[in-house]
Amino acid sequence: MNTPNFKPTKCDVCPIRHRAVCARCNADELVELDSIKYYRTYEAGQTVIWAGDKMSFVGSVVSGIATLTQTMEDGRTQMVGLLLPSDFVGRPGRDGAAYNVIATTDVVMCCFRKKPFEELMERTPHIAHRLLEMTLDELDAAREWMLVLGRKTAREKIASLLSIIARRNTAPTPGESSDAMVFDLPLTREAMADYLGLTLETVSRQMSALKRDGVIQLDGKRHITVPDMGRLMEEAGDDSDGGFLI
Amino acid sequence: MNTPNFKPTKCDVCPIRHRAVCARCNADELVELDSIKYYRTYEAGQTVIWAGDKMSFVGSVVSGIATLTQTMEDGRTQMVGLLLPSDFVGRPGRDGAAYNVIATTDVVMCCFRKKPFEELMERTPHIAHRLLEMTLDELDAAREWMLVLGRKTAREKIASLLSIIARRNTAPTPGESSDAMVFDLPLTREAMADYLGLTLETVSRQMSALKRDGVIQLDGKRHITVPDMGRLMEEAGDDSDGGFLI
DNA sequence: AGTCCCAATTGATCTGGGTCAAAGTTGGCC
DNA sequence: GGCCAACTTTGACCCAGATCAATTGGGACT
Repeated sequence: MNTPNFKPTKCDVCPIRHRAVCARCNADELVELDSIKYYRTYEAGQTVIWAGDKMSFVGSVVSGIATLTQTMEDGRTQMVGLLLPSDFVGRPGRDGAAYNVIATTDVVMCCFRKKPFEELMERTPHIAHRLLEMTLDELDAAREWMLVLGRKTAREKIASLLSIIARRNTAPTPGESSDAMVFDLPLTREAMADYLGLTLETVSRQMSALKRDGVIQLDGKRHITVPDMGRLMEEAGDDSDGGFLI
Repeated sequence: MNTPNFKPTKCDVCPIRHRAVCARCNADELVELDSIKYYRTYEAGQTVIWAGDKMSFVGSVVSGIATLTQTMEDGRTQMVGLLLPSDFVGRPGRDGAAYNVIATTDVVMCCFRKKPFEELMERTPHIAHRLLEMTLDELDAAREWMLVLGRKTAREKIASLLSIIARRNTAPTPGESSDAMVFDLPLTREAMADYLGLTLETVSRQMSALKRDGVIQLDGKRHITVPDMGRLMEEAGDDSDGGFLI
């Protein structure tokens, strides 16, 4: 509920990561966008949006990590999406937010006021195309995740999550997929459990098991080395190199 | 692999159900579409598309029911979507199919050759808008389903599935949501199990339990009466009236 | 009416992951 | 440096749902 922090200049991070609109923007459009665009920062743990609240903007993550979660009234919660830099948030054409959006780390969002964004979308077909493309990717990811939630064992679930995060953490480097990989887990054990439909105890046990079996190395709680990505993906039960997934 | 069955006339079902493109079509566009549109029939049990195969069309279901499934190489399968009349199939801008599409009942599809459809989409912004809207609905449904798969008990899962099917089977009638409702299950116990991440035995047991407890009445294996939809939705653990969901 | 076949039910038993409980770690802050 | 709170690990036990195994039922054929 802070006052939005306006930046009347061209987005400095867009050329690399902020694909939502900007990757296909040209300078003219950015000038036009400036009056409806703003940045906003959220602290780790802060709720960006509550499910059901009116959303006055759409936007995308510039830096940091946020999660989409659903909660039942008895407290059971399920994470339904992970928002990494460049991911889009919000839904043109619908007022209420469908999920809780929670900042896991400090997050910078690039926001567009909803009304003018929708008008811009009407005038600019390629924005709708780009959004469609991104939404289809998210749909694929969600459906891939349904297989994880519905049919995989706890160990496979953990391995699946780790390989997704590892894959999103580095450039794809096609062909060369079974090299060592090092990254920091951006999630607590509880958040992992909420993503995987497990309890945090089970997550912890399976992480220990994967460590014991040499599939991963743990340095502290969060810093992870995967000596062999191929092995990890086998553990995940992935048949192919699994193109999409969050 | 039959030869597509051309119908150079205006789609006779579109005004009611075939929303994918036609709901917002006017006569002019339909005339244009005729050269790229065709109908095709699939028998119950037939595979419409295998995951990974090249898809030469997009389209939508006119009548009948099909399922989207993913399979692991050891045979575990998870249904990731249910295609009811008016639902869209395929992905403009991507060649390979991501999932198996299987006809559960006899299915009539209204197909558009992919290339010309994509070109048409370029020229006709409202098609992209409509597709975006539909894809966002599907994404919401998939995410709602992630909560079902990840956090609900077997009984709640069954109740969730029944209430979705019941809801899609009749006009919404807003306000009046706890009336008796009668419908035919379009799925076998096994298909239900694949949707819910359960075994077919558990599905059967929970169906029996819901029947014993008076939540549903069974007439034969498939014909179902729900005396009180409110009760069913309570059993499903849905807090609200649950706007979306497939 | 009989029989064949497949869907569905029901029972008995087993087990992966949940639950409850108690230590152990780690990083932030004074 | 030491303390505190939050996060994590580990152990013991239990139960919902899986697995294995018979039956049962019902519709489509002769």
